[in-house]
Amino acid sequence: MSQSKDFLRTIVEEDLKSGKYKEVVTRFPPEPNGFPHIGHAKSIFINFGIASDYNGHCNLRMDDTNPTTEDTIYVEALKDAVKWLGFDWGDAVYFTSDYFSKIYDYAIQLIKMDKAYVDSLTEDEIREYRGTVTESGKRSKFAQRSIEENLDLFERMKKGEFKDGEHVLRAKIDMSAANMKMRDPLLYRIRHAHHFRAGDEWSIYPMYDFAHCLSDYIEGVSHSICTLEFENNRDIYNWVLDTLGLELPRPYQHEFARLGINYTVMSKRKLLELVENGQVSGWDDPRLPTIAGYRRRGYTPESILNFCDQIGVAKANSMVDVAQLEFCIRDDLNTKVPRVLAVLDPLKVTIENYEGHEEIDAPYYPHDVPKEGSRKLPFSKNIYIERDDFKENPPKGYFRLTPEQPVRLRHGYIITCKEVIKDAGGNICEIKAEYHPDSKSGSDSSGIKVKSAIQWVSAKEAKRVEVRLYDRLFSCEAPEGIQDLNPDSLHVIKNALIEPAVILDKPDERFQFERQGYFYADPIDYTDEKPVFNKIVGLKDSWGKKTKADKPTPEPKAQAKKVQVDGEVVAMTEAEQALFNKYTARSISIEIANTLARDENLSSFYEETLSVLNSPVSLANIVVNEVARELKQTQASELKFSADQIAELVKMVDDETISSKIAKEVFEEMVKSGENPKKIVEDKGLVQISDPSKISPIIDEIIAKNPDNVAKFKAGNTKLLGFFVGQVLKATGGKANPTVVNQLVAESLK
RNA sequence: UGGGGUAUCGCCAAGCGGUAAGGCAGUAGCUUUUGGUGCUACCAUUCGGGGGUUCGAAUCCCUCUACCCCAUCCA
Repeated sequence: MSQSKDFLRTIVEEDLKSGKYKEVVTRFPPEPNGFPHIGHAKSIFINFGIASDYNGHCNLRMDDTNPTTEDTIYVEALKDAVKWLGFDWGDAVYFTSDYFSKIYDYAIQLIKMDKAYVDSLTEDEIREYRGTVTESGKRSKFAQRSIEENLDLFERMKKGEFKDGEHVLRAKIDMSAANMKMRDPLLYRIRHAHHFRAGDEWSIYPMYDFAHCLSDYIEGVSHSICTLEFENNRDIYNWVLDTLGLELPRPYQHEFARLGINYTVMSKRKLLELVENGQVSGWDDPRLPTIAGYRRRGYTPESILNFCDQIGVAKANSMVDVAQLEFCIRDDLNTKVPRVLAVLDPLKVTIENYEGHEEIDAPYYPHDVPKEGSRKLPFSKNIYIERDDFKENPPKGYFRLTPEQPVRLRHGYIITCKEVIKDAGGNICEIKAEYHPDSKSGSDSSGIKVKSAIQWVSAKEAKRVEVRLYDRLFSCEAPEGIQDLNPDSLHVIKNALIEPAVILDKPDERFQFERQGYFYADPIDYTDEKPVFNKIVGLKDSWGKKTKADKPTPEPKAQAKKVQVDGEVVAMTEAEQALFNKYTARSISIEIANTLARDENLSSFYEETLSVLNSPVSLANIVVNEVARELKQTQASELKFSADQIAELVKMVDDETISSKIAKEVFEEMVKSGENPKKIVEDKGLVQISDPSKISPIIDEIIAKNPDNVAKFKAGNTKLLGFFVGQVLKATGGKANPTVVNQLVAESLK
């Protein structure tokens, strides 16, 4: 788990501490209309993770309010995904459809409160009446229906007396709300459709905005965590729960940024499109970011979980680099998986001076993986190596086999190239080589130095396998659609060769094919007769990177710093201008005068303080910088502190009774308690310490405690002055006069 | 254009007035019979821009800019 906690956990902790909830209850509430992807994994990780961190629990709930898109195969996929990731949802999976009758009752209640009405506008009319982001909407004439009529109509909607679209139930909120979502949102629509679970019992179905908050409430959820696009829906969430006057505790919604990964798409719509158009083999295509896809590809749940942990949770929209995910799977598999030898693109090598046959004992794990196990590696005159591991004209820095450079066969002997055989087209088709009998791995006395050891297989014993190599599905970082598909995302090698132990002994399902990557025995297509391996991820390849980078090196790096154009500032009204002039005449800075003049609340508050204390500049500063913050959230009349008190506070700063730092602290206290500043200062003993003889000993102590930083400071890191000042202030509870401290510290450190 | 959000290294991301965490990526070196792993070092004088308040600002105030979400009888 990460060391610093995220904003959600911070909220949860505060709520627990304040006693808002006795227990944390979260939920993972997908709509069963598609296969879950790694974005769902993030949500699962957050919801189940928070629940377990705080000894609460997390419900798995299918949000099945739309019968036309949902299906039971998706609920199975969702359950599989959660289970595979290792989370436990307890006794039962919950379904919103189980709450349909309760939700219906709540709707009745709303109608009876005259907070909901049956609207009979057409779909187009509803849209039209809603208005736009800049124009307010207008309410339907049907909103005036009587409670009785609404009750009657709604019941008949339920009974199925009307056709789809004839009526809807809407909340009566505000058709001119700035938040579009609050313009009388729909609560229920008529849908004569078969529900995969509720069957044909209902002909009306609740909308997300009505069902979700109530389902959360019914289940006793404390923290309803969803993604950012629901921010606007939070107002409805609260409206429904508050209007119904539900008993506390009730849930609150919190939003985080959904996961984006480059070179892939994450929206259900786009994923579905790929599946339906046959661009991929199915929801579990190993190139897809679905859980089923990663699973089939060979990713482990641990790697996905670790990825979710590494990327964190925040509210900033972001696009995570796939490299982060790839790191997680490599990191996990590195310590778990046996290493074997496989040749994907075979080149025949005949070792002319070797006769007979032998079996080399080779460990499955490298020296740095503390696991036991080994297998026999058959060796003979005829072997295959990777075509890439021989170069007739090697580039600089090439470590593998060349006509001049010998190479070691991993776990075996060193060989030297004697002759290169080519076909009619000039392609290399065979290498004639010699081996060095005294160079066997583990008992090498040949004294030959090689630069690398390469994988190989014995021709006779090697098994033929199919290997599927996957590349990113899309060729650009932020793909829009199928036009961005990478045409080479799948490369199938039908005749790769692998050492026999992998097939015969089956030491694992996942392997590292040495020097190539991690591979997974395909869980569906693999048979003993026709083994199939999926490439999970390649090894980090600093050589491949280097050779690739060597070609297109020149890259225009220096890009000019973007100039930012400033927008136009709204002009002041005449009255504001007059005020502004008055303020600047009192030698208030332009900036402060400007904000003061433009804000009526601030200026009137300021005038009030000024009538008590004649200190125009200090007062203006504190009003604009501190009081403004409070005035933003609270009406002037409801502020706990008064203009008089602010004046009093400023007076103490002006005559140096307290420092401005302390003034802020006192102000915070005034905001909370409305206590008199003088009294706060007295009660807490906040009077400023300016006497050097009292401060110096503290400075000496701090300096003695931080020899490293003293050295750094003396070496020229002048920023550290602030560190020492901070420490001294901390030691005195903020009471030391910072100006004096600054001087004294600077002197002491000289 | 109204409302709601968000901006800290190439990519994530801590930080909540007193020394700019960490991970990924990258670079260099050491180790290595995987050009893997491991280890070491380097990698933000600066936090979207500009002002202001303060002894001191990524953090507080003002302002501008950019991006995301909202006008489905989807969720």
